[in-house]
Amino acid sequence: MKIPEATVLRLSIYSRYLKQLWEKGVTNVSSGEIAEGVNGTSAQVRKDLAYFGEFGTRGVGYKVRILDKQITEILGINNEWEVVIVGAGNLGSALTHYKGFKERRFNIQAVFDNDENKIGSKINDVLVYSITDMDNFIKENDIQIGIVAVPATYAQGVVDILIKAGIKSILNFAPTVISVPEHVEHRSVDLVVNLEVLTYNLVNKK
Amino acid sequence: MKIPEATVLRLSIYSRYLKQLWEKGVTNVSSGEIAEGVNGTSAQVRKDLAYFGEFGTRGVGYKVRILDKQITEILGINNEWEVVIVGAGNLGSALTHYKGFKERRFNIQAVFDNDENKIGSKINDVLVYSITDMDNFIKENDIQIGIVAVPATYAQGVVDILIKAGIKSILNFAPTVISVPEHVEHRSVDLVVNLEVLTYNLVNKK
DNA sequence: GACTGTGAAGCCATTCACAGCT
DNA sequence: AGCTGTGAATGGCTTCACAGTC
Repeated sequence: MKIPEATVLRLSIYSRYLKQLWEKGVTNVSSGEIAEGVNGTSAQVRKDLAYFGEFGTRGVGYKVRILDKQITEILGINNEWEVVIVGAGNLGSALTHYKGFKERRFNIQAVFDNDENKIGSKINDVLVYSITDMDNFIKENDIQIGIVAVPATYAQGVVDILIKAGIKSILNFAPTVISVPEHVEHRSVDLVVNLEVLTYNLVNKK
Repeated sequence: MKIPEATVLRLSIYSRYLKQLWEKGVTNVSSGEIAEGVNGTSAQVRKDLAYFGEFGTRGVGYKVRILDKQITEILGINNEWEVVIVGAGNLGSALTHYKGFKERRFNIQAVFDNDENKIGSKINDVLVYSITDMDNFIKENDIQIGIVAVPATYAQGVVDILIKAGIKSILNFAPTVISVPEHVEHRSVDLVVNLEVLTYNLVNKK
């Protein structure tokens, strides 16, 4: 069955919220309570979950721990993922430090850059390699995800190397549209575009 | 008329692409060419633009410069916007260095943090202030946009201060759902959620 | 009584296909 | 002939409302 992308996105948010609840000692939860926690609606929570099975009990609700485990499995984050970051500039460095990745079991295995002064140094205990080593590293360490944090002009070149090396997914932070073949998954996080949607809404005070 | 959010998002991307074309010396462009440049379809480009007026010439196409000017105006980025960043950690620091903001005339006027060691220092020529000064600063300098780059646990607290100070829009990077009143615009950029959509698609090899 | 699961309805966005202009 | 602008058709997502279960 075709699952809306928006549903997948929300599942990730539900999962994080459920973890929070569990840490607070909450063991049972209703779709309405989840909805409240994530600024959604109870019908949507139920519909999102219903795509994948029946995880709750009618009249009762959901068990926090079990539901989170189910979602975690759906999202494919019950096991670990090996990640590399391309670009050791400010953004690449910040992403390498970002604690949220390790918490969700995304392991940053290497950073790549073309700046001689950075190669060989460490960022948050992760070694910085030359871009020329990237192809080899990805193949030898079975890296599945590449995060692109280089200037727009270099982005497509970097992406091409990642793809040739057999990467499966790309998360692009460069402010440009990148081209990837069918079989490679990719998403772009565009900081300026996000700001410009805000200004649009301000100017056209919706 | 109600404009799809996806349309606004794409307008920002068209604008960047048009600027690129102009710098390459291209003066005229068709909807098909724009579509190719941004991985879209020509019908969608035309429909997106048609929401706002008739900017092209039938049988001919669009004038690059003029079209970009129109889009720029629609997005409200023909004038400058004053921005503050909350959080002087790795992410806040990277955002303060980010060149893409200034290029699009978003001016970062201040960074706020609660770490005594950071207050008074400069990040990329921008002064770091105490969070306790934030309310005042926003009011006195007529700041319209606040970027939140603090840990999840502090995010809502920071957001509340921003709102009380009269901020109009918030771009949130904290990995948590934030609550804001109706009249304040906000968007969240969630790094982990983006990665988890990738893993979902890998595991469920769509 | 409370809450889930779900078909149906409603709403929104994208794509189609063609009339209209140059 | 080439390309825009746009109503109509399609497809996809969200909301509604209620039957089913505890």
